[in-house]
Amino acid sequence: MSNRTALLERALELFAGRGYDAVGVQEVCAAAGVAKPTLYHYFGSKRGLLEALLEERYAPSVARFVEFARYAGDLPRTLEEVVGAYFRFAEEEPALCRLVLALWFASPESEAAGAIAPLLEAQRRSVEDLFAAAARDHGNMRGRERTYALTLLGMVHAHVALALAGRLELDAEVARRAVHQFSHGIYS
Amino acid sequence: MSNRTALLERALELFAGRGYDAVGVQEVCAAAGVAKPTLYHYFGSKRGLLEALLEERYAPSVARFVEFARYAGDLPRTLEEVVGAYFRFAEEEPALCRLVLALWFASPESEAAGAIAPLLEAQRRSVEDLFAAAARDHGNMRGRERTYALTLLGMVHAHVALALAGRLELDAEVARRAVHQFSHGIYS
DNA sequence: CAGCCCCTGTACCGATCGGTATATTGCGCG
DNA sequence: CGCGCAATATACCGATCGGTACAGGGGCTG
Repeated sequence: MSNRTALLERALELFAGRGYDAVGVQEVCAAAGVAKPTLYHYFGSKRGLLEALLEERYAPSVARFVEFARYAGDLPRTLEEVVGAYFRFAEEEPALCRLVLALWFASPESEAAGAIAPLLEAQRRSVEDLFAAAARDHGNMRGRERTYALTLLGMVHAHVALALAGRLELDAEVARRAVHQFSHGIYS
Repeated sequence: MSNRTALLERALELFAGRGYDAVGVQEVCAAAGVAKPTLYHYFGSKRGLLEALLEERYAPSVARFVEFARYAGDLPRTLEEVVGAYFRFAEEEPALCRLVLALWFASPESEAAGAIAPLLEAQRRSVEDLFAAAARDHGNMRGRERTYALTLLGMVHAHVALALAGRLELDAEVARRAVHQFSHGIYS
């Protein structure tokens, strides 16, 4: 494994574990077994390290989510797929998912939040667009696209957060139930 | 305003704005117009400052939420009240709300997350208990209390996050619509 | 072999980190 | 008045912060 890869790997673990601001570059370098100039050679700055990490590890997943969220006439199926994709992401890359979740709700003026903002915005927009497109087939939805997108994302985040804390397993059944509740409410 | 109060005030603004780890005690002291020993006299440590902040400013709100979430036979009304209470909290104390939200999703091993964990746990439990109690009246809900609680909290967080970003106003109508969607799904 | 250049370690920068020893202030109280 | 104590400032601690100057090292190309 190249030094560059090792740095990304350890940075992910450390940032996800204790938070971007609480981890120093020195610590990342030590964990990766290299000296600081190596880190600065590859990434230029601490922020550059985070940006490379997000760009190379998270951006592909975002692209997949956006693809899953494309409306093709079957809303229930699409919802299941979007939620399922996110849950699988959380199961397969828990560290990355934890980091993303923390950054999603990080204070907006923080350095880390600025680095991930474009990716999160793309993801949020894709879900909103999904409901906007679906509203053309389900007239009663019109004007509520934003509420729907917010609720769906919030629900997913809440589930993922509990799963990352080890208190919930994100299997297909949980995804199915979550989508069912989202789609039909709590009284049915 | 006492120096102690000034320290809490400025710490809240700074922690909410850029994150707990990214703000140094020096900066808090300077903003409050006092020297470091004053901070350490009142709070003992940086963490103590955060804990006092949460205990004195946030804990009362949590107690209110827990009270609002007590089930008294009318689930729709209770849901509206819980969501409304949280939305009002976000409108009235945006800085505190932003800080709490960031800590809610902060990496679990971080110092800040440990300080707020008990409060958040109480809040989450109160919502779960609400649905557990309601399930005694609405049999079909049984076994889904956790999904419901997660979805409701996630929805609220998502709304609040967007409102704190200035892209949504949390009026009573938004709360009503959110609860309606939560209760009856997206197709009705 | 010579030259070059990507890569990396040593050693260091000034600034800031969280935290503290010590002295002084000012106020309530006997 | 004088005692005592909470509150505060000055000045400092060692450690770490993000970042860098510089000197090879090592491999590829001429």
